[in-house]
Amino acid sequence: MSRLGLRRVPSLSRREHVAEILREAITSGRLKPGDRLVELDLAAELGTSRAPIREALRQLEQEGLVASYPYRGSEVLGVSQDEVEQVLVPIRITLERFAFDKALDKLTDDDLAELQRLVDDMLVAASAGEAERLADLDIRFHELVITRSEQRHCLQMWKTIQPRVRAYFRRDAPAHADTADVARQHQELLDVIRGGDRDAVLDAVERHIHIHLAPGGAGGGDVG
Amino acid sequence: MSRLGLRRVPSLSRREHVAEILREAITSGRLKPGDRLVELDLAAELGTSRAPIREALRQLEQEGLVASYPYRGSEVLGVSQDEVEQVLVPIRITLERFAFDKALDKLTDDDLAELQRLVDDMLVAASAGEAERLADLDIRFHELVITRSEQRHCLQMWKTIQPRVRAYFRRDAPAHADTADVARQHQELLDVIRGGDRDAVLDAVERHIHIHLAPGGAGGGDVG
DNA sequence: CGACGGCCGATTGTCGACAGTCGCTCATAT
DNA sequence: ATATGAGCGACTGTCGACAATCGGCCGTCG
Repeated sequence: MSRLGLRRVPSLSRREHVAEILREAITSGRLKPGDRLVELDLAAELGTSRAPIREALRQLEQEGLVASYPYRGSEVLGVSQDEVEQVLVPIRITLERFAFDKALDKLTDDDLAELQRLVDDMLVAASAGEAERLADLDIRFHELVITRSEQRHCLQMWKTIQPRVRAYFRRDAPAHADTADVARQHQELLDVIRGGDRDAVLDAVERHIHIHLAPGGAGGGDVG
Repeated sequence: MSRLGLRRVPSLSRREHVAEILREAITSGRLKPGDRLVELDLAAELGTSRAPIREALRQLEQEGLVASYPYRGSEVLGVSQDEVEQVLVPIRITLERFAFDKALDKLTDDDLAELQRLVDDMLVAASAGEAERLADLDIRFHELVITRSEQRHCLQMWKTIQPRVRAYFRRDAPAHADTADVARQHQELLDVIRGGDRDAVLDAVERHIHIHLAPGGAGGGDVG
């Protein structure tokens, strides 16, 4: 199917750069739900023309971070607790169960080593209290596995779900979970993956993602 | 949250128009997985500049119908049976269960009448053998309910899932289900909704969507 | 004969300018 | 007072031109 797409990405286009900046601003809460996004202002602020801004906005729209209305502009969207708990997280579980299953045979030793490195870094970040960095590592852990699954649609959907979930926990779920625990949970998940027991992995994935919502755990604070 | 967005959409922008054309071409199979999409060609063909084309492509990319690679263009994507059965359909069930639940209290008599009209039209389309029209009505039925649920994220995600599922059944699942059956199933679903028993509705929704995958039913041919 | 490296055509990425639409304000009329 | 509707900013939507990058072609060299 792919005459294209067999190569590594060369460097990030400006559109992607803009999208990243805006995504960060939104998930961090610097831009709040209801805030208006004016293309000309953003273009001036980021030193580009409106074209890349517009395309980035289209992308964020599909990621559910932004809504836009013809001739009337764009605004930042919020996410309700109901949607996170009853829709986004369950969907994430469906996605990741499938992706981890497919990835199991494909993970190389290099991949496993990389995953271990990410977990190690999580420990460092956790003890340094660097919540942002911890969340980034968390995302990279999951994204690496999903990428290896080679299921394009899974990866694509994960990328549209994940920012919303992250935005919710960063903005709206104040109390962060025990940061050291995040690292530990990923270590456990990685160990199960190494074990190679398929069903055990799928169960672990499900529990791993579900943990955020544990009522006892009081709204864990990371994203994966 | 919305200073914007309280109004009706005025008319379809050219970008949306382009997106529709391409979506139709892809889901119908006229454009096949692997086909290259050249912006300049599309612009010429549709009589616009490249700007709306590019934005439409970004949108289709997020809908999983197209993949694009920096400086190297876009191509039509395919969907595997595994992804449809294990990812897209289960996600659809999650989405619609939630949306139907939220919509139950909000559906007005007008809405119910409109739904009934859609089902009636399905019967007509079915007996006339108009599969395309039947699928359109099917989509509109579900989209109306999801819209009424007023869960933006549900609607947004549904819109990104649905084209892939439709593309799969149109292109890859040859044998269509009994068309009259599609209409009948929607009538049953609507009747359960009228009944107002919440749990019954959720069950009905799940079964309704799942029906496509029944091994006995041999890959039913509609999209919802 | 195969590897390397610089051109070249094709196509995407970006820009600045112009056209179109929306919501608001404010005069005007009832 | 309240409605009406023309005018006006402030934006978004679209366009055509230009810049940057990619992949392949082809000559050169080991």
